[in-house]
Amino acid sequence: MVTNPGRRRRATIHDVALEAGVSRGTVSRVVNDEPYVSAEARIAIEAAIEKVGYVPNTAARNLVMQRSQAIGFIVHEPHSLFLEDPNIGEILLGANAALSLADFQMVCLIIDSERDTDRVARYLSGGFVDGVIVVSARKNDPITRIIEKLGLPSAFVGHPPDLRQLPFVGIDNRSSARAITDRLLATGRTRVGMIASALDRDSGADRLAGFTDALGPLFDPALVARVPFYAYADGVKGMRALLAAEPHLDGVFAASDAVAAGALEALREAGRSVPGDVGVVGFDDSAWALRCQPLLSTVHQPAAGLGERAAESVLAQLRGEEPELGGILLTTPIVWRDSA
Amino acid sequence: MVTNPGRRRRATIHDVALEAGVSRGTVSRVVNDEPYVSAEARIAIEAAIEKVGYVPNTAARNLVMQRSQAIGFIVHEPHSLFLEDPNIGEILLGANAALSLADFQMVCLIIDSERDTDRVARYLSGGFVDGVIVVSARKNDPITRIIEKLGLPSAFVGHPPDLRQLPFVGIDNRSSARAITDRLLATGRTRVGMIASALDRDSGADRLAGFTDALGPLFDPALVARVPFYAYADGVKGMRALLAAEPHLDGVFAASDAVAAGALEALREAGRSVPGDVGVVGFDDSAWALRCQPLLSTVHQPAAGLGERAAESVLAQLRGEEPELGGILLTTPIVWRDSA
DNA sequence: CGGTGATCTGTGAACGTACACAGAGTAAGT
DNA sequence: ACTTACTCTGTGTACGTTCACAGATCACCG
Repeated sequence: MVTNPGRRRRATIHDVALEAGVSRGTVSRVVNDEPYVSAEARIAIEAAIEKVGYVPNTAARNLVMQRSQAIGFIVHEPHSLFLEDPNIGEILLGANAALSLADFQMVCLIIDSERDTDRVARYLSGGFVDGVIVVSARKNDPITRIIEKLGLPSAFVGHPPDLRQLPFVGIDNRSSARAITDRLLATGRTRVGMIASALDRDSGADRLAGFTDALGPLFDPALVARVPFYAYADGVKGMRALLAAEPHLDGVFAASDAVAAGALEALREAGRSVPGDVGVVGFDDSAWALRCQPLLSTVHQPAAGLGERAAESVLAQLRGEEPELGGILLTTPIVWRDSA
Repeated sequence: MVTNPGRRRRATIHDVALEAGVSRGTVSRVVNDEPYVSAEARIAIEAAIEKVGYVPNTAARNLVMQRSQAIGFIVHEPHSLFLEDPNIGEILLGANAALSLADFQMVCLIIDSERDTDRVARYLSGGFVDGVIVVSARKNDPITRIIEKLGLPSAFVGHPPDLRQLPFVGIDNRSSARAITDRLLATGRTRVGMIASALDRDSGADRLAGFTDALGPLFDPALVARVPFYAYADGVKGMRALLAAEPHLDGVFAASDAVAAGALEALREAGRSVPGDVGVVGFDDSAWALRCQPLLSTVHQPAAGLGERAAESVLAQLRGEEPELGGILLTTPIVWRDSA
């Protein structure tokens, strides 16, 4: 094997000590920002670090510190993942940003099959990560059980899994729905309806509750169309039902952007102009919002923020802090565009 | 600090040796599948491993082996990333799958600013990764230079960066464009145009070249609308221009699915039916394709495959194999749906 | 029967770091 | 002058693994 000039030996703490004329211990103290180092020694060491190009060896540090300096990022079902929920990519990015700021490494763990579940379970038990961020956990998830058993610092993003008391971060669907409905009402609309989706899930039910809150005494149950899913087709159907129930409707809150897109289609079909005749607002600020004609006013899901906060929560637990009970709810800015 | 029962000390190679009544060395040989160990000892050790729940300590192994067992996954510009190019998520997933199969860990490195560039450069020089996969490298990218200087095993996915001779994996835009255009012509269309995007990039220029190839003598420069980006809005504009230039157009090849979606909007606006009056095909097979009405016929980008192959290329280089010159081009199946 | 090779095993280094401890020096209070 | 406290520094050890080396045992052959 020829000596590769580009791959010369990395500088160690020893080289720095030699260069600065001090001992390993003192260098270690400077590197880890500990007290009890003379100003003189400190600057000499910092110069030496710069000169020899010293970067601490993670493996050696992890070995002696008994931790991995890594956080697992667990997601389920890669296939439907980026279609169903384009937010996951942003959650990942947000978490990664917070983690690398704290000098932690993110490790993506994808669960796609039974075999993957076992692999990840072993991985977690093996101490390869100091904590985990879990996205879209299922009910009765074996991974959740393992995390609980190991007492691994963790944060769940999205809907809290099962009933267990584990830290999670999400958004306040109810106040967000209330806020955008308020905003819609402020444009002078008087007959406002809602296309309510997924009422069997927290998110769906809460969005309807927020809508009800905002309307107060004006709330009319006849102006709520109930549809099963957050999808485009549901929006078309819901909007048709709403128009049939109340032809003079002048505002609609759709439970998601996809639903709103469907609603726009139905409105166009019925010859209504948007936002002239009817104001439409959605929820998610997904790619749909920008695809609609006119551009959709909606509630922004702070996906990157969710990842960031989840990471921070795990980091805080690692520092020994108690996780916040009941989870963390993020605020959701309203994005006002052209559809209302 | 109270002793946490869930966090008991991990079993080491020593515990296994004790349990099996042999020495560390022999256990190490079994774990690493090396020869020169008696069948008797092997089964005793395997039983002991199972019993004490031994998992090798990566940090210790990495320390002595002088490598990190990690591969960097470098991407630029997170913001526009998941909007402009939904494939990146799948590339990531594909690479991760191949890497974890080989027991390598993927480390996501996001470059979003000048500061990030420095951080990543330091990270690479620090020996934290044994190789890198780079997505969407820019021209004259400082990261590319550092990778070259360090002689770090690497694979670029997508467009080959600059002129340098570095291993890359991508798709053959030209033949793919040619293939789908051929297919469109085979449906009996006689006046076929193209909305050509991003002609300053290889991908854009190659797709136009492929279109020209397919048309041969039928090619009419007047039937090419040139737009700056691969986006929806560009599709709307391009289609309007095309219709103005040739009202009797009966086929369109859009340079991306987003552009095709925009084109569909403009066609609907002009009262043309799809695929009745005009056949439309796109490129990418992204989420857009399934959102369109009618469902879009398009060229499938094997995104996961790109990530997988890039990972395999890096792994092969780590094994000492020479990287393939000129890069690897993946085949791109055509997905025939309803829009043509 | 001695030599040679193959097979198997145990042991003593490393790898690069953090941490505990000991010790030296200084300053202030008794 | 003697404690006491505080600041600063160097050294030895441990973390869990791999690797090189040295033995041990055995079979085979001249």
